This record gives sequence, structure tokens and C-alpha cells, in this order.
Amino acid sequence: MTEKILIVEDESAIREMIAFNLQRDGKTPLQCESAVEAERVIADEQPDLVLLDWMLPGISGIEFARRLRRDDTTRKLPIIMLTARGAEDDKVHGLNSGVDDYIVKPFSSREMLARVNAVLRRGRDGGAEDKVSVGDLTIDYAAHRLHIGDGIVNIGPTEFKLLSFLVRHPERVYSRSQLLDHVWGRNAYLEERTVDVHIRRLRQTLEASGHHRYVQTVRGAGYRFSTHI
Amino acid sequence: MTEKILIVEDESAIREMIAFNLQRDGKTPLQCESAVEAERVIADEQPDLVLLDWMLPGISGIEFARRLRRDDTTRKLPIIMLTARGAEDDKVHGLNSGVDDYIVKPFSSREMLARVNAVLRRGRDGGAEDKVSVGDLTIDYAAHRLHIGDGIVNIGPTEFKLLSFLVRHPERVYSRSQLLDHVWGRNAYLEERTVDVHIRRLRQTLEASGHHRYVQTVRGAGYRFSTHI
DNA sequence: CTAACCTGTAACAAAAGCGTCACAAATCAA
DNA sequence: TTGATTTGTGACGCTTTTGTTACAGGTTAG
Repeated sequence: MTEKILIVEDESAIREMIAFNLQRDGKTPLQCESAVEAERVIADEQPDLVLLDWMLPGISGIEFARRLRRDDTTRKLPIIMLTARGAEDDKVHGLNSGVDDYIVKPFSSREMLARVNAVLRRGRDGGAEDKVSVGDLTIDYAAHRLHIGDGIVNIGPTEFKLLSFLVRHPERVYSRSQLLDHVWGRNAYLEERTVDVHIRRLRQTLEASGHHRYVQTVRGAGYRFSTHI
Repeated sequence: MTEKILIVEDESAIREMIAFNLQRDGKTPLQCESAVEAERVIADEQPDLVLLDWMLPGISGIEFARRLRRDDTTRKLPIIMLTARGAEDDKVHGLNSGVDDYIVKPFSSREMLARVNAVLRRGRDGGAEDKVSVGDLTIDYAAHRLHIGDGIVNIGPTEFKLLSFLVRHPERVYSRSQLLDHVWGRNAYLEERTVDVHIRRLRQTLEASGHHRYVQTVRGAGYRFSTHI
């Protein structure tokens, strides 16, 4: 339970603060200032998770994340991105399909710990479980694919994320605002109706091959994934 | 559902804006201009969350947050800090004073609501009050659904709120006026007979699957939820 | 570089739920 | 019993919410 967590962040105040709070939570923090250094530490220490700053001297955090994803030995190493608030966040979000989560600065220690533990838990529970099946649906997270029955169904990135989120939290209503937060990210400021359209597209994809109403509307509240009725 | 949220902020424009948006989201905003005033309101009204400006006349927001954390009666009261953009130091100080989250000015109403709801949700999950059962009724707040016996019944927003309120306060008579206040909100000016019609609709929903008379009329007084007779 | 694809938004259509009213039924006070 | 008061019930516009389609801009793959 004393997971090693590597912090790659050039600003020492933030780095220290994160390390302090991780330690208080029973983790073993490792600190790095640059990607070059991080590469070595990852090889030597085999951390369980990486907290990666988006802005790094030399190679950017995103590029570094990409590189980690390309390498077979680090492909499954969970990464949480630390990003600054700003216009470029959208870009980050669009590009970082390989990143497990991201935290926007400034963040509270509680939020940071919550996300770290969530990602660690995810890795533990479903270490081998890259697939989740519900009814005749199978979501293949590793391959980023959706199976319905025997067939493979083509599904867009947003639809996939939306379905993934809903399936991970079934029998529970989420408002449009909450879905925007969880699926699109906390700082994607979009129309709430955008959610409706994607729900519609998702339903179309699902019902093209089956006839279930997994994705349900709760009037005045939001949407819900349920296998009942 | 109607959580009380205290806004401590000396700039009235910001305060009003926040209050307006909170109200639109179904919350009950309370407003204060200073820490002294806030202390009294917290004691009197028992809010569920505090939005605290970091710059306050007299005592600073951070100092006030620290004080709240020291006091046993307010130790668990969630605090969201409102800070101006900039200064790294603020971040560190704020985090150490134990606040739950941060919002950096200027912020959008959607972001503010998202964070408020996130913090409230976090507090609720610990409380684990997601389902309430009475007799063969089970109200599932998370799924926004009503179970009767084995069956699942879908229920409209107003009926759901009405039933929720009655079930939370069973064996007690509420007048139409009181029900309008608690279910529809203090500033909904409707005919009192509207309550009758919704009671009727609720009864229909309940008796469609069972034959109980949970919702009882008390002539001249109002309605009551009761499991006997 | 082009074509296919995906995305977010707007506009319109459909559906659902809401509040009010009018009248029926029930209850109460004489 | 009778008349008055209270509550139950069904119907009807109206508003709000959601479904659906179309489209313009942007991105990706080939």
C-alpha cells in the first residue's frame, strides 16, 4: 500500500507541497524536475503512478507522456497530468487520450489525493480487466473499442468516453453539467445541450445493433445508465 | 437537495451573482459581508458549505478558515475559497489552512456550480444517504427512481420531490402552504389546490403497483405520510 | 491535399409535465 | 336533511424539457 508516486514538476514549491501531502497519505513520493531525470527514475524505481506537469523545461509534459505510452515497459504506467488554467487546456485534453486523468492548477490537496487514489484503485481493480461487459455490450478500454454481441461497432472518441463514464457509474443519474465535468473535463465550457446530442448519437450507435434502452432520460435531472427497464 | 450555502464576500456584485446562480441551481444562498457576520450566520443557520473570499475587511479569509477548522462544531464544514488570480503563496497558505477547494476569479457560473456540487457530493458520499426505505417503498436518490416491492417505477420531478419530502418527515401533517414552501420553494406563488392535484398524482403512481394508502389526508390540516392505516 | 470523419451549436419538432379550473364527491355543522 | 366547506378527480392549455436534424468548422487519415 505504499505506492511509489513520481512527481515531475519544475516548480519546487508545488512539488514539495504535493510530496508532503502524498506522504501524509501513506504514499512514497519521488521527485523530479525534468523529463530526462524522470526517465531514469522511472527505470530505476518503477513507480506506480506519475504526476506530470504539462509545462516542463526542455521536452513538454505532453511529449513525455506520449513517449511513455509508446514504450512497452511504461505503456501501462498511470499518468495524471498537471495543467495550468488557460486556453491551451482544450488542446491538452484533445491530445492526451493516453493520460489517465488531469488536475487543473490551482488544486486542493484533497482533490489531488482523491484523483491519485482513484487512478491507483482503477489500476488495482482492473489491472487485467481492460474490458467491461454489461448485457451484450463489451467495452474494450485497451483497444478503445465497443463490441455489441459478436460485432465490433465503430464509435467516436466522445461517445466512447461518455459511454465509459456512464457504464462505470450505472444506476445513477448525472446532470448535463456533471457529465460535462466528467466526460469533457472541468474546464470545457460548452452548451449543456451538447450532452443531449451526444446522448442521442450514443443511443443511435447502441440501438443500431441491439434494441435496448440502456441510456435513460430522467426528466429534469439528467441521464442514467441502467440495465433495468 | 436544497442545501444552504453561505457566501462571505464583501463585493456585493460578486456576492449577488453567486447567490443568483446558486438559487437557480436549487440551493439556498445566504449572504455575508464580513467574517464577524459570518460567524453568527453559521451558528444560526447551519449552512452546508461556505464560499469564502480570500480578501475580507478585518480578518482575512484564510485566518477565518483556520478558525473554522479549529472549532469542533465547524471542523467538518466544507469551505471553498474564492481567490484572485496570481500569487503562488496564496495557494500554499490556503491549502495548509484546510480548505476543500478553490475557485480563481474571474470564474464562470458553471465552474462555480460544478465545484460547489463536487464538494457537496464528496461530503454526501460519506454520509451514504442514497437510499431511503419505508414499508415496501424504496426511494433511490442516486438513480432518481422509486422501487415498490420488486418493481421499478419512474416518477416525475415534482412527484419525486413531494414524496421525498413526505417520506423524510413521516407521521407528521403538513399544510398545503408548508408543502408549497418545502417542495416547490419559498418563492413559488401557486394555488394551494395545486398541492392536491400532485398528491392525487402521487397516490396514483403509488397505488398503481401497490394498494397502500401511505399518503393520507387530514381534513382541514393537510397531508401526512404514514405507514399505519 | 483531399476526403472522411467528428464536434459543437442552432433551430425546429415532439413529448412530457405542470398549474389551473370546473365539477363531483365527501365531510361537517346545524 | 340541508347547505356550506373541504377534498377528489378529470380535462385542458401552456410552458418547459428533451429529441432530432442540419450544418459549419476543425481534425485526422490516407
